[in-house]
Amino acid sequence: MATHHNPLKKRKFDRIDRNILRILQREGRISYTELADRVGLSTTPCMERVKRLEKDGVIEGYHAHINPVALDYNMLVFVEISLSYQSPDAFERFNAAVAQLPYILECHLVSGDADYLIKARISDMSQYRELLGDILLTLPGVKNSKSYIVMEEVKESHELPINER
Amino acid sequence: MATHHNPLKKRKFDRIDRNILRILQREGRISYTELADRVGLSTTPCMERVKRLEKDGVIEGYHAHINPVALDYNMLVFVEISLSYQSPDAFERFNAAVAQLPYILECHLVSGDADYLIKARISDMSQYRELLGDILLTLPGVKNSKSYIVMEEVKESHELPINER
DNA sequence: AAAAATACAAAAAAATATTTTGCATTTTGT
DNA sequence: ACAAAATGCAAAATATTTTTTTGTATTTTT
Repeated sequence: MATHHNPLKKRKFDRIDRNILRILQREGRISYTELADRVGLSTTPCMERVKRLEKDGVIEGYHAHINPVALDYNMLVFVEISLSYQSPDAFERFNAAVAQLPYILECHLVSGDADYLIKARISDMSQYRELLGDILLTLPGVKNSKSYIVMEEVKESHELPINER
Repeated sequence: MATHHNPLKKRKFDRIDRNILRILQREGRISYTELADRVGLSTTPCMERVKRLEKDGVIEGYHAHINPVALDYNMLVFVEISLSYQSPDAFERFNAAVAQLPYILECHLVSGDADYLIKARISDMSQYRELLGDILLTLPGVKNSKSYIVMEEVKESHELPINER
């Protein structure tokens, strides 16, 4: 099984590989027998292909997709953060802090004014204040932060489009 | 197997359920025997719990996590869209359009000036222009759009934090 | 053109998933 | 409080899948 951070080997995929990836993206717990059937192989070469895709870092893992509301994560919020200056270790400290905060699901360094964009799932307003507090405490050079509170999730997908060939 | 859109039943989870969810979130293809072992049950009740979590809409599915770069999705971009007005069907048309564009992974209606925030994975600048074109063509009332091109992905996680109990 | 590597399938062995059975505990209705 | 029903669990039996082994055809390399 692929754990994490395998060195990505760029290779060209044939139609079968693409089918495998497309199916596993949707049905991560499908059996190899069924998968093999669907892509028109016997189980052995099918499994070999999957194992190779894992080893090559193409498939990085498998995850159950849990309904956030079931766990009381009722709020989705994006926070845009501008830094007024960057001290040499600001970036390091920021990364470390972000890694520590599990409700921060994504954090990206974006172009423009060297800003960060954060995505967080939280349960309520009090945790939202906590989030902002964490951000402001951890980052000394925060110029300002702008929050986008999600009113409606129009689309949420983790499926990369994969062409037939 | 849980397909999609099961009616979510809110229940309280015990320690075992939480362990199951935590493990399946990280290792979506773990066997029931191993999972049962880890949470301290025999396979039968363990599988029953998983099946129930699926049926209750807590687990919405299982997905292979594919490295975007392996599929040549080298760009991650967020686009913020402000609408100058909302015609009655603008929302409908927008949703339909978003559903049609597979490289738009997320789209959220956010608070503030009734804006949208879109997350898209694309391969290059030409596809970025295509994306902007699609957005502007589909949405008649777009006041302006602001793009955040991701320079570095500091954190990308899909794991909701789940407390021990 | 031979040797090595690759891709596949079929069959066998090992492991896992699933069903069945039964017991103990908890919950529900009276 | 008591019986009936429901729930949660484990053990065993069965069905299915995973994984290994073996062999063959095709492609690639030397």
